[in-house]
Amino acid sequence: MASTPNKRTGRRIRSVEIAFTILDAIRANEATSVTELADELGHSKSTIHSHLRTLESQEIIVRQDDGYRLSLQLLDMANDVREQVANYEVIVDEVDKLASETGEIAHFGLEEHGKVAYLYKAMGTQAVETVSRPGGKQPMYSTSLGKAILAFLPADRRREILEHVSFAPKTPKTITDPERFADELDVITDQGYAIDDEENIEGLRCVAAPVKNENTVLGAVSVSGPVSRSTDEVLHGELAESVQRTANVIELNTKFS
Amino acid sequence: MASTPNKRTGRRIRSVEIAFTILDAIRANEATSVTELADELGHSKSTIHSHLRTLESQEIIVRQDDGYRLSLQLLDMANDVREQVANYEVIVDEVDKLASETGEIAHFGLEEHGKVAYLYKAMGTQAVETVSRPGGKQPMYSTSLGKAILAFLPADRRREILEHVSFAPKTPKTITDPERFADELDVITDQGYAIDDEENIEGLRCVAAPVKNENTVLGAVSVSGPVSRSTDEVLHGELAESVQRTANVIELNTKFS
DNA sequence: ATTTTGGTTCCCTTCTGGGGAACAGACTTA
DNA sequence: TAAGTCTGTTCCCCAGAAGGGAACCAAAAT
Repeated sequence: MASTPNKRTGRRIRSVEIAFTILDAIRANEATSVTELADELGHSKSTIHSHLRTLESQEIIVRQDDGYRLSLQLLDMANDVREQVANYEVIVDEVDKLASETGEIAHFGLEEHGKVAYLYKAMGTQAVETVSRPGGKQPMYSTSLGKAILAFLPADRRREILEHVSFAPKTPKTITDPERFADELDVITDQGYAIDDEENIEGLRCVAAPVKNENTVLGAVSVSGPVSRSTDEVLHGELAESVQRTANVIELNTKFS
Repeated sequence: MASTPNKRTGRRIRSVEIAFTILDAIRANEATSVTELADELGHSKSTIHSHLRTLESQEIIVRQDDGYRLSLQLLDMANDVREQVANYEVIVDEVDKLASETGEIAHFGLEEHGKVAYLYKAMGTQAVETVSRPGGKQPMYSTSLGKAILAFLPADRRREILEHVSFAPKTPKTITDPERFADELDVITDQGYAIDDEENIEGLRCVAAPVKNENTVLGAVSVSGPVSRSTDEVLHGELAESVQRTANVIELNTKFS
């Protein structure tokens, strides 16, 4: 368990960083040709050129018309990502069930680099539209998923994440005071689930429960609904119960790791 | 239309290549820790170390227990990949329809780096299991998708791909003679669809039709079924008709690019 | 025919980044 | 508890990698 030394130390490799900057620009469609990329990123055309050639030979990008786009190999890598997460199939099944039971949006998310990343999302029949998508990231302090994970993470890991976090308000209701946030986590640890009361997106309330594994946390499950339907009673009542039950099932089905 | 100069020329950036080698090893779970990677890839521990740090700071990989795994950011990139392909939603809808109409497996694939890459896959009710998955690659010469694409690609692009291909038999029925393959392409161009008669996987026959766009080909749609159900009559009859109809709908719905 | 635009190549120079070796923790074994 | 082993980390060195500038081309635009 060598999880402590996570500080941003050690040497970086410049050309690799440049390569990923280029990928990012292509991915966001900010620039797709040699000259555009050179202008956008402030590198010489020759530099961009050799990088593009390298990425192309690795089959990461592909020539299309007069520019480049990401190659489908990334879809393949995405498959591998899912396989590397313990028990992806079970998660899909259970989150689907949760969404159809509640009719709302259900998510599974896990902690990465101090943020919550969505692994899977299922829409219930009356689910509101959200912009979340698998792979997307949100702050931990303003989401039910993040808070549920934080509350049950081993103390040292939690401390480390909190040290690096800067509390920026996402809505007027976002908790930005570290003291108050610590209290909130205590409440969550006690009651076993976390609430997001329009702290991340206005008009949206969520409940989340952690999926634990031995002494750590694999991730969390949540349900999100519009304020109109999500009264305190519903949130703390049936929804809290549902997410906890789902989290439990996933826990039990997680054999190894 | 600067598609001709595609030869493997130009300078590569060594450290970027190393970075992707490392990613590949992590992705395949061949090695996940510094020492393992160093041994596996024949680099010094310090080299691997700084690469891992770089990839981690780019949030491409993530520490897990005593090793590394791919981060969920790759799922996010996969979303972007799909968005960069013209008309992904239409393709999904139509391929789904095709699969449920025929009951078999339906695919959409496109050409990348001289191979066919699957973009999307839908399973009909009686579909046989195949190992294909989105992002996966297959040779062009042994698949119906690949042949359909090749047959309708502009002559210069086709020539260029064929120059770099080496015909390796995937099954006893794979066409490996360039002459015969050229004839096959002519037939396909005439009849408007391509057949794979157990040329890629034994026991599996497929039909595919190209999705054209202006003077080039976006990709192709296919249906695959077991030999038992896929008689010549069925293949050349209703299935050929179905894939062509689907391809047509997708074509018509492709506004720009 | 001339200009412009974007991609490619070449060369030069710097400083990056790969490797070796030493170091430091964590865990094992005696 | 001490010696031994196995990681990951840091430090340093110097060969050569890689970024940049400029020239060079090809194609498109005027």
